[in-house]
Amino acid sequence: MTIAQVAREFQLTPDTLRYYERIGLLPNVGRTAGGIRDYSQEDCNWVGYIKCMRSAGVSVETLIEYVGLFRQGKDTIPQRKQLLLEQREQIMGRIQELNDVLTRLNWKLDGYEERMLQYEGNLSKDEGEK
Amino acid sequence: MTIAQVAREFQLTPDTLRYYERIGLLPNVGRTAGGIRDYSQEDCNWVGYIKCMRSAGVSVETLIEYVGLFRQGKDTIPQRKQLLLEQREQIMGRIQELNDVLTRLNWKLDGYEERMLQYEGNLSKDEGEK
DNA sequence: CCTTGACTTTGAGTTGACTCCAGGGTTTAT
DNA sequence: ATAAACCCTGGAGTCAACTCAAAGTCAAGG
Repeated sequence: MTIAQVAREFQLTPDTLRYYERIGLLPNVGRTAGGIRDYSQEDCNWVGYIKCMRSAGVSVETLIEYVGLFRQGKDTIPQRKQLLLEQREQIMGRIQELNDVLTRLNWKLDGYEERMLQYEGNLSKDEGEK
Repeated sequence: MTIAQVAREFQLTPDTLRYYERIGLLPNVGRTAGGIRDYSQEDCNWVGYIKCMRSAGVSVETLIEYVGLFRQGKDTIPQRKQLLLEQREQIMGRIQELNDVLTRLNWKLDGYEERMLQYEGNLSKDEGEK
């Protein structure tokens, strides 16, 4: 797979993919004889994983740490699991936070609902009944 | 209320409060005779609102738009409501997204659970039975 | 063979949201 | 009345995460 194909598939830009590779987040991407990137299925899986975690706000730095552990082999399984558990905690906290904001927003919207009815009421007084 | 008190109450820094004022997100903060900021109750309510929305990822730009509409009076009620509805959509979408990631993460963690049991099994073979 | 368009690298630039600093004014406690 | 602690402004610096540019290379169609 070329860089453009991968970018299209995962809704990223080629620049972002090169950036990920440069900072060590997506290492060892293969090349053709001419030096052009050729993404394997495994590379694509990593891209999908990165994309997913990034979308949840996991930092690039944390992801680099994770792939680093992964590349050190199975001895790092406990650490990796620990990292994932921490990420899960963070994401759950984030969801909680968003739900709180949502509650407040709904409450505020109720207020607008009332004010709009009032406004429409005035409208009908000014224009409707005539 | 002084800037330091407001900052402490809302877990922000004085610099951030001054920044918000500078960019027009928190306008018309009163001053003492000596030129020192003196936050009113209403100012504080705005700070709370801003803090809340920022915590949900609503951009500073969007918030500026909202306060701008607010300051134009009640004619902008429909627009403001519209803005809030859009924000709510975004936040709900974000929660959905996070839940999806959470599902995937749990699935991945199950895999680690298995691998760790296996690993511990090997441990007991290597060391435990001796 | 030549053009066209996608690819390469390195390095610099951008964006959003702060965060810090220098140089100075104000308030408060001793 | 003077030091300590806080406040002011304007502008520069920082950080994460991209994003773009310049100058050159590679592959496919005519």
